[in-house]
Amino acid sequence: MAIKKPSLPKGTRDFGPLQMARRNYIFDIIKDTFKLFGFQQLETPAMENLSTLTGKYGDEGDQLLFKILNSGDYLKDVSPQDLESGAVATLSKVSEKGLRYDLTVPFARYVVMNRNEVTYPFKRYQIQPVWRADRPQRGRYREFYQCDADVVGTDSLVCELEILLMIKRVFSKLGLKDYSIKLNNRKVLAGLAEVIGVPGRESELCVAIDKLDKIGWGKVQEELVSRGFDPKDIEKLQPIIDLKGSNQEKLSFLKDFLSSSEVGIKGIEELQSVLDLLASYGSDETYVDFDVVLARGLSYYTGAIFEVKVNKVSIGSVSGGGRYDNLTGVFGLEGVSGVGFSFGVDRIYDVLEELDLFPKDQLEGTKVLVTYFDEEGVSYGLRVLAALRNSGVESELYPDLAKIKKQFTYADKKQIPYVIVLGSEEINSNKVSLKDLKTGEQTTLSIEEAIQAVKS
RNA sequence: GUGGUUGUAGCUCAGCUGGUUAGAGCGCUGGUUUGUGGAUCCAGAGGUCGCCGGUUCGAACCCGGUCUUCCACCCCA
Repeated sequence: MAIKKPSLPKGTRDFGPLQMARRNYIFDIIKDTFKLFGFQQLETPAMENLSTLTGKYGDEGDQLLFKILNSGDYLKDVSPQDLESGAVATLSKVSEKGLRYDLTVPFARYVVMNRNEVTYPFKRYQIQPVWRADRPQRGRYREFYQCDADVVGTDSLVCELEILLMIKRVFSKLGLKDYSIKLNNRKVLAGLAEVIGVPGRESELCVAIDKLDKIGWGKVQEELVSRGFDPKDIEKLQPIIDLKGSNQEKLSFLKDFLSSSEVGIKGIEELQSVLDLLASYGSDETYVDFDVVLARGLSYYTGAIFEVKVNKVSIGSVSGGGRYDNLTGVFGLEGVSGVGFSFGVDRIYDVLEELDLFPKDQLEGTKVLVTYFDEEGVSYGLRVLAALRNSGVESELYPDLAKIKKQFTYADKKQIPYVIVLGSEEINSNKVSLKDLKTGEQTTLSIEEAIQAVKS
């Protein structure tokens, strides 16, 4: 019997104790922020009915969905003709469930199913893993966590404001100082398409323009031409590509540039309102960057769109989101507007690691290790252990009777700061020897004194 | 999904144009010290060279397939 070495599925990872400590550090800051802003937690199942998921993310998205094979004889409904007509035709007969691809669609499904129970505006946050059958790369995994906060049931731009504020708070708590929150509005992009004479084709326009900082204006023009855009129309975009300056300067330029487009002007007004709200709140436009060429692929966005990039690191965007006027429409509930965004914890982790921004003392666990020499020490040690724990000191007793050196090595490896040593001297005098492993100082104290010393 | 790349000890990596028993550093275990860790010194354990097949007298090295890693495209957190 050959024993196979165990391995993980492509694009998935284990998280060891150190990694978990660091991940929880990030999770806690995000969770804290969501709660501070009045969001309530929601969890949904890892798997959804395939019919809930398909068709929401475009053709590309459908390909990236993980499908779950039906239980039992999953071939029982499949005919030879099905197999001949290919994978797509067979799929619905062998699989009716899939792993969630993001948190927004399950949220929309939840809202629709509970439309009469939820109070609007409904502010919820959700922190759960999602799965995508993508090719893994740096900062791109097949299983990763998203931390979503969305509001549905209101058109108020205060929601957009709050998203900016939450991003600022989280990044400031994480110690990130060099980043930018790119902000744009789908209506502005629609306006651009109108103004250059290709109304309704902003989606195509976006996909190409979005690559501007990556491949440059020249290549973007080539791509637009190959997508069937007229070079004369493309040329009209030149002033947009060259656009520089403060948010206000860019806005006032576009107000003029888009003056013939009703929807474009609406977009500019919305952006202006959000920035005004930011000022009213007492915050400012630091880190906020109105970026006319920010497009983002997701087709359901209709208003504001956000994306956060940390500068000078090799990771893509760490957060993104936007407003979608009719997300629940596909599930039969019309007229519910929503806006939301998501933090990518796994990418934030990679960024913090690359910038060495994790706090140094993360592996905080046990504070005191109780060590001893013989059986007599075990029973005395358990008494000491109970006293420590009753006083709220994280502590443990070395479970095996072992050489004191081995017990010390254990403490050292686990970065336990204090060791209590119990030998016949300590037991007879009803005391403990407390050693500070950092300084090497050791003193003999009563149990109570030792607890006080450790706590201070 | 398309193209490329990587895989040798727990970790980071050597290994000359295919040639006998595959090496180093770190880590690990034990000892120096049978009441004291992190330093030094000494000793030791540990490898189906990702997996399967092929070429060859002979393969870690060449060829094919497969899995994995990372990268570009696509897309995205």
